Amino acid sequence: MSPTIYDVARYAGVGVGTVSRVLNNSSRVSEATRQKVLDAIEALDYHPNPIAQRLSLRRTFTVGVITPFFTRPAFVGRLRGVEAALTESEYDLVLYNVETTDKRDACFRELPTSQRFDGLLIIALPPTDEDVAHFHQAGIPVVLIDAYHPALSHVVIDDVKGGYMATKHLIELGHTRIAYISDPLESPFRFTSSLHRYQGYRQALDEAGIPFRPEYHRWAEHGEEQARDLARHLLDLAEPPTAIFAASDTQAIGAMEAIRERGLRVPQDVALVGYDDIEVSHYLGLTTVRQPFFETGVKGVEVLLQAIDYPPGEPLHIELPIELVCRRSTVGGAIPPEND
Amino acid sequence: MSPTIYDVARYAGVGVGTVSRVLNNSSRVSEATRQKVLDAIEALDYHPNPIAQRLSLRRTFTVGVITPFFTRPAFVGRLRGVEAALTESEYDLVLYNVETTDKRDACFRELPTSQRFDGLLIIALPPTDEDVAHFHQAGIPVVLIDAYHPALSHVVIDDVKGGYMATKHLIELGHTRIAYISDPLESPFRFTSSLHRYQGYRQALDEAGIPFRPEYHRWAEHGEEQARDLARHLLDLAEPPTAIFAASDTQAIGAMEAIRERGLRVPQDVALVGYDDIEVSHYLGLTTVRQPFFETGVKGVEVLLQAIDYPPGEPLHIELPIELVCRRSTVGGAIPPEND
DNA sequence: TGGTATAATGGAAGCGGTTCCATATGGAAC
DNA sequence: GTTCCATATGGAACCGCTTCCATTATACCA
Repeated sequence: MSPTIYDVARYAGVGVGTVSRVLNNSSRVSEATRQKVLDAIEALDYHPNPIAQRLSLRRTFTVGVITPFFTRPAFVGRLRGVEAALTESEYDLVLYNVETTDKRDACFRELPTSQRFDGLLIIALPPTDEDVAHFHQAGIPVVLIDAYHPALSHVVIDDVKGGYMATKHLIELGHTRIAYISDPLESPFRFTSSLHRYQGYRQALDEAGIPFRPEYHRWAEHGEEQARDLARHLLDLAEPPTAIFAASDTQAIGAMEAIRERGLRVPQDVALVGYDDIEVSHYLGLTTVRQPFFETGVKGVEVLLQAIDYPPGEPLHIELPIELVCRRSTVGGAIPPEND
Repeated sequence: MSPTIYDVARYAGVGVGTVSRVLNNSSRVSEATRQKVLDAIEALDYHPNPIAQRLSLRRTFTVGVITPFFTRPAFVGRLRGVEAALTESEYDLVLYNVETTDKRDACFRELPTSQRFDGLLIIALPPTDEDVAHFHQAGIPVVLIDAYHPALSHVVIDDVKGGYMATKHLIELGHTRIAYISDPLESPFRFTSSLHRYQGYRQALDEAGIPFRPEYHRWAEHGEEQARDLARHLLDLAEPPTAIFAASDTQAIGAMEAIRERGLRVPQDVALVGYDDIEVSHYLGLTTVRQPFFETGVKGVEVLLQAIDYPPGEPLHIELPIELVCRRSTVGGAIPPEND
């Protein structure tokens, strides 16, 4: 059995209150007794029981993190920031990976009222009004990362702007036949990124007076392979696009494969822009819209921990900057197989 | 304030013991009172406080999971299995991502004695004897996934065999100039996979009477880009290899890039075998040694939960099967850019 | 009818902390 | 020498459960 605070108190010849005070280096304790207690702790190799602390303090010191498909770079990247920030704090991170809407709904329903968390962090999964009402009723702070709801604090990027930036970049390079490939604009998970980037894409086209061609927008389930197929269809069009904007780098890489298959060159024959700036993008020379995954996760934790200690009157809206990163897939030399 | 068991007891007109019995549907409770209690629970929207349960039961119902670089497919894949299995259980999963040896050492030192976990799951990070002594002293069950220590239960694959299988496959295809690219065989994280696969590689060469050429083994930090550089060096040799075995699919993909750059064909000019069978490998037509990431994670959880309830006398050694998956990078048609 | 085994139930004690309150101590002020 | 206050300290009560033990109610049998 591990020693308890009573063992320490007895060993040090003091009361448990005093030991507790030393542990929380609070209130005044005389230097002499403090040292006696510290010696006892050392001698007994005492570690306070966090469960008992949590019960007594009525705080769980635990944050629940709900993320979809955490194998995908965009999600695991944010999770990495969340983990790093939480490790710096005194909070534990309990992880939930959501790969079905059933599990998402179960998480949304059960976790807030489970009394296991001081706060909840939700990545990329927008809750319904009903969900949010449930969160509020449970009285638990919830922060969204890369998702939006008017009544919840959230840390986001401006995907409309990102789509706009990517498309505008292609337009400025002289392209007018610009395709967009993405996830379905509406999905059971209610992911919004593909839709918002689409809106930015449309906006940039409109602004440049380029008519939108429905056949230039293709979508499929997320994935490199699916994107490759989409790109193949685009290249098979009677009038194929000269540029493709993909809603994620993963999909851009799929498109790149399709372009290569055809023996076409990037960017000379088809220019390519992705989104996310995942690790391999730098190395593939992929022009992309960089979003700060890690920082988004860190910021989400900051907002949540702040909300736990000082509930904000109004939900916070935090937007992190994105950045167009120009690489070989739109400007400069060709990329493999033609590069040197 | 959330209602407590006392509120439920009062509302139902019974004692707290009875409510507790209903909650744990244990001991005999008359059908009538059970119903009264259930009604009260319903009416008050009562949820038992798990912290109080944990304190009373002196179990945390929490498992700590320590994984290195959880953005890498091999680790996140196992973590996914761990998460899925833990979700099925009544245990929470508290995550620690290790990207420095300092953090690893801090986790190994502090988590076992923190009294926060009923068990610890460690992915791919072999502990030292000293670490293990510390675990035992703390009296906490620890299960290793994809790592080995004689005194700890572990779930592994046979990497020596995997390296052997991959190499033998290339030998059977007639190759004799077979290179191996990998992480450094020794790393501060003490990862063993590159080393074991190397041993299998050497074994297969020996068995076939093919002399080992030191210049055919190159290593660098893990990563696609680093592997591409390694492969470039190999291809620059006076007598370049006709086949490359990479210690991971990520590295094989890097090698594939290097081969393409040179305008060489896979597999005609250079055959390629990877390891892991990550998601894109299927799609890239990469021959590889498949290891069951998800299942490994699930199994690790099973072993740990079992060990928590019934400490095994001897540590369990569990080995999951691996499988050579033959694809276009060694057999059959060429792969991009030459494929159709 | 009384005795006894059995089922159902209430409630105190305990899990291991924190914190409030009461008390002890020592010195300063008068 | 007494009073008073600040500081240090001990310990009970409490956080919200589980469980053991004692008690009561019920049923069965002789």
